Amino acid sequence: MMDINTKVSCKECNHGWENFKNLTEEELNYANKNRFQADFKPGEIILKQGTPSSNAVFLISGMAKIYIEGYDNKRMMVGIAKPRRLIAGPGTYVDERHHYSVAALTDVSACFIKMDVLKELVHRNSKFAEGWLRDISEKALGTFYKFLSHTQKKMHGRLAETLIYLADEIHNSDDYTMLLSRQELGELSGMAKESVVRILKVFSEDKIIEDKCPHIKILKREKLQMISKNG
Amino acid sequence: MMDINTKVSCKECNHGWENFKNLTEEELNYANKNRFQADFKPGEIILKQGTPSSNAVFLISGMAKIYIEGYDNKRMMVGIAKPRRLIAGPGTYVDERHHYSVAALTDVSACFIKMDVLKELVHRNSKFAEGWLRDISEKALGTFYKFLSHTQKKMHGRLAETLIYLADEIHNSDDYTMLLSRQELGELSGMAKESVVRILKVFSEDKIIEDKCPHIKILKREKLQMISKNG
DNA sequence: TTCACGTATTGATATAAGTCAATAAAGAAA
DNA sequence: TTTCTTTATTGACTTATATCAATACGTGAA
Repeated sequence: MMDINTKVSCKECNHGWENFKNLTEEELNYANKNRFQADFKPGEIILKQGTPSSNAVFLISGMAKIYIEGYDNKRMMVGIAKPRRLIAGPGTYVDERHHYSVAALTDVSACFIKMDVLKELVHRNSKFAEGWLRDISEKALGTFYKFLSHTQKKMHGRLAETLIYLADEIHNSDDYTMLLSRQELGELSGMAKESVVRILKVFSEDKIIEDKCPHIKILKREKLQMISKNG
Repeated sequence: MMDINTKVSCKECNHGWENFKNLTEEELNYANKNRFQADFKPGEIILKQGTPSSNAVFLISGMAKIYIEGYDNKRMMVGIAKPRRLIAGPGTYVDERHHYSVAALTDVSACFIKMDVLKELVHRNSKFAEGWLRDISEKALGTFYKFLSHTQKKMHGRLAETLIYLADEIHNSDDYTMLLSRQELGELSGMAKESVVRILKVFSEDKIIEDKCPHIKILKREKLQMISKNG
């Protein structure tokens, strides 16, 4: 499962965290020295909720799902991780535990950097600290609005929102191969898998999307956005 | 509404943000120089969603509700603000806008400190930056678990949770005067006001709480916790 | 190919929770 | 005090959504 092969250094890496740009060459080398790399197959768990958050994770390639294991064995998917984003979770500065799990959706190559090292860099470099503050803030804001949407929108609106999220944030296209099962789409949109199936059927019948099972194509984006907004 | 009376300095203040302890005397003076104070009556708005987040707010005394104005004029209450906590919101480092409103629940005395000043202090003092990271992280984690609870628990569980939250985090007692109307309790617990009334009645009938209208007394804490957990 | 297993789909049904409308109670103002 | 206004309560009803059960589909292993 884990394959320690340090091919590239952080300096040459194009998939790194934006905030690494705030580091000096020496600081970046320091991070790089404390980095190791591992590959995962679809379904494999990269981070497990409850374990010590001793490392930050960055995906070099592939996608992974971020989810909380909640009450009664129900899962809540928080979002989808992709390269160039820190995966650390808000536990880092609170109790040094992961508060969610991360599992590969595709083949994934990931870098692990010791959390102590990143925390040390926060001390040394205030630009880096500020960058991290910005990063956490963006994510917190995202969670906030997702919370609002789950609390106040009905199922149709939430699923429309999810389809748009996948198009805009994950695939950068209105025409994509669905990474997620109906079950997982439900976990991401806060509904039962059967509800996902039923609503997708309605969207298809109304020619708002085309759904050739693993392929999704958004046909009427405005209409989908309207459903997302008012639903 | 606003009364510019700078009575005490940050240095002598006992109600300040924990993170101010990380500042040197000189830095604290710098913050203090850029501070102003204002008083609010119950119902008055301290911060309005959508406005520029040019100032951080700290309550010196009193309580306020933090809420998002969502879709369809529905409100979602995020929590209750009390002294010793930063009220700034995750917008600070993203788009410099407030993403929620804050309104006084009681008489409130509040300090405003220019956000630019706090950001400047982040640059100067990495301990302070780290303290802020910790602060944001704690809040994000809180939001996370509230999100989970709203998504996965049923109404009884959510209301039980809210009653315990008010006892533990706000009043430090199982016997307290309810700050919130039924409507507001609903906004905080994610349900209609009528549902709040009905469930409170059930809790009363089951002798889990005593509800002499503005006064709430938790009689069977274990039972309430069980409902909160399994509900 | 056939089998086995997970996933998707569909329909029937149960349950949770919101909405509406009427009334009661509690405060605030005159 | 009386009146006015807001908030709380209650019951009847509607709607959203989950659950359960049966069946179909799809894919990899043998």
